[in-house]
Amino acid sequence: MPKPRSTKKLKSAGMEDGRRPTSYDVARIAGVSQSAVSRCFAPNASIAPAKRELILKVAAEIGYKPNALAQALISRRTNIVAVIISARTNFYYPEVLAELGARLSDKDFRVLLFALSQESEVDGVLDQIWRHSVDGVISAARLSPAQVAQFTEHRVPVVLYNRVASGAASVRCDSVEGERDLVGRLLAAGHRRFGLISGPQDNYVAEERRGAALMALMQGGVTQVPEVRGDFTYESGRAAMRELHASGCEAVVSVNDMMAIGAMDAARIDLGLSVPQDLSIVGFDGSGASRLGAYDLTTVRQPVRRMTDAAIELLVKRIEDASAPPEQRLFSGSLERGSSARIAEQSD
Amino acid sequence: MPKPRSTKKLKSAGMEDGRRPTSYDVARIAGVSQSAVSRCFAPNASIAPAKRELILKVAAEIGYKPNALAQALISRRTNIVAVIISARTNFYYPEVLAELGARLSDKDFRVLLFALSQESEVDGVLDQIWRHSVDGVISAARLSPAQVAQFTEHRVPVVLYNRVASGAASVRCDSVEGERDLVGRLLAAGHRRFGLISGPQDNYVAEERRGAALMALMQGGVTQVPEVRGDFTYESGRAAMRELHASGCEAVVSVNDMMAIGAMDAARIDLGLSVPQDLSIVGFDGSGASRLGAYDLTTVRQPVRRMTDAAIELLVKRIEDASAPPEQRLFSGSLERGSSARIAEQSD
DNA sequence: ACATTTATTGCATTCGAATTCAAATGTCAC
DNA sequence: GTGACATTTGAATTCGAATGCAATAAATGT
Repeated sequence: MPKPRSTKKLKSAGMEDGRRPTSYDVARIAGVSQSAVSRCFAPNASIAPAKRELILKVAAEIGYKPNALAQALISRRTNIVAVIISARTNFYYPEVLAELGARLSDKDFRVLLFALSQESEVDGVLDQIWRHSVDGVISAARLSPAQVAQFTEHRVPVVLYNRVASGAASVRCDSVEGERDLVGRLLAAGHRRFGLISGPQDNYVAEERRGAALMALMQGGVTQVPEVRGDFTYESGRAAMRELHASGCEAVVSVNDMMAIGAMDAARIDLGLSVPQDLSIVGFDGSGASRLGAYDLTTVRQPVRRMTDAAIELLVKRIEDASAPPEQRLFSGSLERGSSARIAEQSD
Repeated sequence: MPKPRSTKKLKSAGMEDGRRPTSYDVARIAGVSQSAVSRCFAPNASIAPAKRELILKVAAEIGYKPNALAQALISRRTNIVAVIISARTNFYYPEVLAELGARLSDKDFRVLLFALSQESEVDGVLDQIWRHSVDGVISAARLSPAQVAQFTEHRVPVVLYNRVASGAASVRCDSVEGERDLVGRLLAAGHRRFGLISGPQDNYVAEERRGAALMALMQGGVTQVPEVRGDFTYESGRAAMRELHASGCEAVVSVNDMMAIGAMDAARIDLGLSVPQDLSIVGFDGSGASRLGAYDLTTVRQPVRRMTDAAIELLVKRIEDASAPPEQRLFSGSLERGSSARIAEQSD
């Protein structure tokens, strides 16, 4: 049996009914107009200091806070940035999300998070993004040219994170340079029989790194490279290594850290090999797991902090000046010399 | 001289200025009233099927999407849930955030993310939450009684994740039971000289597990337990283990997985011990890293999926029926028998 | 045919803050 | 005291969709 709720009756009493106080409530109590109250919270508004004091006092007393929805509706500024991230990215890179969140909140932006489990969900996410009129978007998920075009149409600035698309701003870590360095040093250390653990074909980062690694190997004279595709997970890396072993390789390049770690476990536990004596393994990312003592992976670390800072800088610039051109920034990763591979000092 | 701005004129012409089309634009083109357009998108509204068709056709043609801000302002429903998570939690549990996000979006809620780097930021976050009139909140950060009270005042339902507070709904994993099981089995396997790696004193989860472990040890007759506090990180666990070693313990209980992993590396790499022959180490969480082959940690796995599902169920229930009482749910973790500890089949 | 119910429809108002405009007040110089 | 000017102020309008209400049209009953 539903007990009698009294919300209806209280409706007209104003504020007594537990509804949040509005600028009108403050105005009424302070004996001023609603405009005056509004001006107290605007940065460059013209208002007498004394009146301002009074209004702020009343506002504090009754606990008035401007309603973000109403502000956004009228001012066309939500102070919200949508962040699109694949669940997978977040899984390997919680750091990226944490940094983005922290920096955005420093700049007084809130984060509307869209964590995709599949890339196909992007269209639905974009729909929500338009409806919510966010001020900008940072996407660590792949966007098709048609999707990128929607951003221009809707006049919403977007910055891609570790992705590219013509006409869109982006921030990424240089895979080509990184893989060239890793492969170059492996070659310089004398490795000749390689194996490659690549990623999903529809993943931009995976394909870029794969291409870069193969290119570097070819330039070093290595043309036969057995390859197994994984899906970025530990398990897939471990399985891939078991498969690659048949080809008798002595140096394995994995397009990310997690699979490289899986490969190390396969080598040591499943195949009884010593790393790096029998087998050199290198990854890419410099994710937290690569630093664990049991792995101490040789890898290329992405400068996450600098990249997220740049992403936000580019985004904010374009939010504040819609005519600013979309800029692309490329960062170099740093080679971390772990103990999972025998590599040379230089890639000669 | 009043500059000839054409907004006024275009207002009626509509849409030529690159602004998103509104329900008025659709109404004008379809030759109906704005109310009719609105009713097309409401679930139980009364509208003639033929007219509905027409309106939807026009809407699709000009790409009309209801503005979420305007809808929220008038209907007092944002369909947004705020998620408060400490950067640390997300770092060890990206899974939690991914699951919450996925389930919430299934239920047509968007996620406004607040990732704290310090617990002291909570007040600022709450302020933002009130301003944005979110429909509900899931908090994996500690809330003081005063903060919990604010939720009641503002009539915003909240569900705590792995935290408790009187008067607030919560979902958590049973630390007491889990630690009792772990410690019981370590005791049953003959361990007598224990060490404890605990966490920050201001962390609820850490203190609960610490208390539970000490209690279980005491009940088993072990009263002298050297203890070192860490901060949940790998490095702190590794350092703690080095420190504990002086006390000559042969079984180490860590209040989370990451520190347990650090402890394993300290034991093997820094101290030259074999795990689990010389030393048993157990953790708590069942986080991704605990499953890595090189560690294969003995731990208690939290049923993340069931917990997140429950959190959302409780939250949605309270969003839909404000009078629903705050419910508390406690889940049992499952003991994962890894190879990092010598434990008995049962905790006799 | 007429009364009565039911389903559609549009008008006008509402949500809460920002902003334009013009009126009101105050300041200063001469 | 007067005019020129800057500063405050409030009334009215705006953002875009939802909804109570009354009017209308259509369907049903007798």
